[in-house]
Amino acid sequence: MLNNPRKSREDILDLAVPLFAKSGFDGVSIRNVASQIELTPAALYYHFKDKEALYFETVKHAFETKTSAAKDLIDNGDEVFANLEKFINWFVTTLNRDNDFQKLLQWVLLDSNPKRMQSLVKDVFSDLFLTTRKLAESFSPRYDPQMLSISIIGLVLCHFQSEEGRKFLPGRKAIHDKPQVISAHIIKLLKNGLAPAC
Amino acid sequence: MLNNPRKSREDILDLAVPLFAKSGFDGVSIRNVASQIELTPAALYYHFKDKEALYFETVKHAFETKTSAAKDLIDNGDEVFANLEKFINWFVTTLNRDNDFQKLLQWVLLDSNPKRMQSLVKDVFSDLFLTTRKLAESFSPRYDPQMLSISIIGLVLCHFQSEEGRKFLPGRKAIHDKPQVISAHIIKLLKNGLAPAC
DNA sequence: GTCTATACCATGATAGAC
DNA sequence: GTCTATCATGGTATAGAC
Repeated sequence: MLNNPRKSREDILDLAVPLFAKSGFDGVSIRNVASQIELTPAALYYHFKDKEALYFETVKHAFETKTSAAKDLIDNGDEVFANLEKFINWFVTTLNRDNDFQKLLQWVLLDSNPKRMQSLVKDVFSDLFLTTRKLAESFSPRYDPQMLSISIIGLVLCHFQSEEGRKFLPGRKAIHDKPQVISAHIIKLLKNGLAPAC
Repeated sequence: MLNNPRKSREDILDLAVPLFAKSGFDGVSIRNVASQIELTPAALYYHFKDKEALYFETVKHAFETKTSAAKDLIDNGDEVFANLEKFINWFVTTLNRDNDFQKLLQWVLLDSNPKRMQSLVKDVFSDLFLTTRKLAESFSPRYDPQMLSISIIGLVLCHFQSEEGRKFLPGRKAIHDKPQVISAHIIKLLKNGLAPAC
């Protein structure tokens, strides 16, 4: 292993993101990360206290740039369905562009360590949730804002969460992976539901 | 470790299910499983070729009893919304009763090993998907059946997937975890959407 | 800030006795 | 069918030289 040009914390995190996104906390070793970065494990421990800290910072880093953009999206002056469409389009586009972001979100929600999940949810997921909740409140009291937030996030997320698995199911078509198609499907379903127009 | 009464394959799988459900393939060791079953690792290897085989059989076992019940649920003679309600109620009830089932489904979809994911999706998930697809076809051509299936499954799943994480978010209420409430919310949303009734 | 070297423990898996 | 014993490998983490 050679004496590499010094890596910044950010360089390390950038390279750790896809690893943890693919295999989660337990599926990635310090040695894996170190070799990806072209550093030794010992050098990694100079930058991060332990594996938990590295993982936490990695997830936080991957979320940081994303969810801040969503905040400014919902405009209280706008019509409610305009806000809904803006949000769905933004969320679908974001998940489509950055597969790691979507994967890490799943790992957070599946985390087998409750303490780790708690800090990640609070630190990393609550921004996105609160933005969705603000949107969902437009449909109160007809819908419970909390439940509607979960439904909206889940409805978007599932199309990406299932992307790899769907490849092995019958009836697959390429258009099901296209962000514009996914976006349109979700907006139509959320707006009108399944009942025939009256 | 004592000479225990002989365990059958099924006894082992029953006890392995909650372990893999909590921590996934990488988060569970052969020793973890062995000690839970009160056997030695060597005894486990008598029953299963390797860890992959144990995991595969465990997930398959957890799904077996569940998804077969769904098949008989959708009655072509029935009105479409009656079938939809029956399905949602069944799925919500099933996920609520058996948390392991829901967790394992998530692990399958997040699996970092494509070959393992493929066999699990084909062998274990396709039944549930095809049942949902049959239901979704009632709403064709207004909705693409493939995409609608994913949306329906995702809409139900997300309320359970987020159950632990939601505890750490503001606005939490106990009713959001109740199966009847979740069921009613989803059915209402799927039927009517967010647009005001006309 | 990165290296070499290493401590120490957990892992998947097997051989062979009973 | 289960045990004890063992192996090779890989895991997290640290000490100390440069």
